[in-house]
Amino acid sequence: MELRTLRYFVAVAEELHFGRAATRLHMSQPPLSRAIKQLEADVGALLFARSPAGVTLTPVGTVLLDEARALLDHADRVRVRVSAAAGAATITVGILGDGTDPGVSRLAAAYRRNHPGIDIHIRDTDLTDPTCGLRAGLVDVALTRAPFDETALTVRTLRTDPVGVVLRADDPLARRDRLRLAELSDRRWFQFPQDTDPSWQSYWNGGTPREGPVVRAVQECLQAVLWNGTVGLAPLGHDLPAELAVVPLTDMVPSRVVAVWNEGDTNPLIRSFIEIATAAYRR
Amino acid sequence: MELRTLRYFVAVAEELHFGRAATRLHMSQPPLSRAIKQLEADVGALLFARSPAGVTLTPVGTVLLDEARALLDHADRVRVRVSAAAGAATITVGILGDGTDPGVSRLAAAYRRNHPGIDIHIRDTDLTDPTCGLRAGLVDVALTRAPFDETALTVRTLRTDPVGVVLRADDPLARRDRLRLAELSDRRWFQFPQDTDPSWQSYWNGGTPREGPVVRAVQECLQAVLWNGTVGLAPLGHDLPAELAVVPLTDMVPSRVVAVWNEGDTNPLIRSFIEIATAAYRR
DNA sequence: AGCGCCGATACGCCGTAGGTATCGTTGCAG
DNA sequence: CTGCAACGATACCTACGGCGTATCGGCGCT
Repeated sequence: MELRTLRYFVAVAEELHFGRAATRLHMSQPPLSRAIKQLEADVGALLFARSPAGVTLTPVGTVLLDEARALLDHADRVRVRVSAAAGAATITVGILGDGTDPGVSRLAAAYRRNHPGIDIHIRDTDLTDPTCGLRAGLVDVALTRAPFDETALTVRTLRTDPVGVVLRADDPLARRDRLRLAELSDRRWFQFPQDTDPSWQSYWNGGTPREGPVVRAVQECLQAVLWNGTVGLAPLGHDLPAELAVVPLTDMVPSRVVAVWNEGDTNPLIRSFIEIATAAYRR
Repeated sequence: MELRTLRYFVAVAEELHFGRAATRLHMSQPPLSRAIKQLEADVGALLFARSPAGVTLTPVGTVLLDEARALLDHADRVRVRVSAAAGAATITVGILGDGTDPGVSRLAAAYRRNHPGIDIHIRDTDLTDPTCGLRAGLVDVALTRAPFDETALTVRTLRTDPVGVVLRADDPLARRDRLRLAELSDRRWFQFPQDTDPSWQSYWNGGTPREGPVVRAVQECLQAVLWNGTVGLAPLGHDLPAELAVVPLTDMVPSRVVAVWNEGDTNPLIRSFIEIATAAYRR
């Protein structure tokens, strides 16, 4: 009789419908049916009367529903009390550009739900530091993009995005539905400042050093495309102003959204953040 | 934060020693260490201060210890209340011979611990019915030995025992450390009564029909060996009177201790019994 | 009588819990 | 000061179980 199983049971008992309960639990119906059956074997009594007309709670099920709700509430209170005992703590999260992802806010919400007393400081950095201040000790964990120098860091991939090229909408190549890097070799490209991580710089240049304006932030990038006619690479799936177009690149290794933290960091809050991030990006 | 994890935590907190706690939990130390680490990530705080001098609870750990104990107690009470609501029920268990196994009493104890309100009726049967009255509708579940006619029954193997031959201690063959069936072909063997399950009868005759006295119970078997000089097969590992010896047989397929119930039986008490039996025999 | 709804079953995959072996640190003894 | 023993952490592997997809089966409704 684990808490997870009881949460399943409460969902079914409230919906009185396995399919809907499964949807609510973000799972499919068969494993839910099985879990309930196992719970019935565990407590030694039928909890639901299944009939084609519908699902009903048995008397024992009614009792368990009350008990399970109380127990789950109790468990929630345990979490709160332990968090309170842990006291006010802070973690600082570095984020690349102006929000690598729409998922970041979801993640922050999920984390705050798990650890209500913990302050989350977000440190938004420009594109010149792929570790978002982690190396400099300014943040505890970074949500960013690979690749970069990983020595003394631990990296977990959260998602991979195909990469496209950003062009002016009136660029002749902008109408193409896909492109290869070679077709852009005569263009001007972005540069990051001199001291930027080399593999990071190299990645966004498509593997070969390029000439072009120095940029530091996403907006600078886009402006450079608009005004200087340079090209730039960007992961697909972001909104762009109408004057810009993005064309998928077929021969570019996809961009990885990653979480990074210091190798050997034992802070449970950081570990927890990583786990929640992994789960949040899984769907 | 599942109940299982909290039980681990309480064990470590009480022992203040990972190795001893693991022993108490019937597991090994590494997965316990890992589980605690995951719990720490889950609640977002270190629970133990590990130092070579020993393990100590952190302040947060102290709080969680109280809370976890309370929650686990609550969970136990939930079980009790649900069992009470299920009311008095009875399951009847058929057992072969005079207790197939020393594990049976352990099993009954474990079952009673899980389902305090449930009466367990034990029906002890002789060797002539391998289903122990299940076919006749006299019991809900049987702890017995395979093989037998399994139509409309579901069988789960709990354990397998090598089989030996039972001989008088003064029998010339009794000194051998192992035997083959062929070396016993000129002997008299047991018979079960006419209407006994054929594959059951055949199994205990080593696959070929034999001549010999009809027996119904284990004691009759042993007496027949003593007084008639017949041979009989028996799973190894049982105590025998000093006048009898058992010699392992090399070419006999091992005997399986099984739990059997009616195919499609949906009674959760029976399902529960099966699960508890499986777990009880696992170690 | 046929179709549709819905829970149960079958089956394959993968994540994770648990096992064994080993390491790293630290305190202690010779 | 240099093994050595104790003990938790880590690495790696295996196996079981939880979840998904596909499908079945039973009852109700038109």
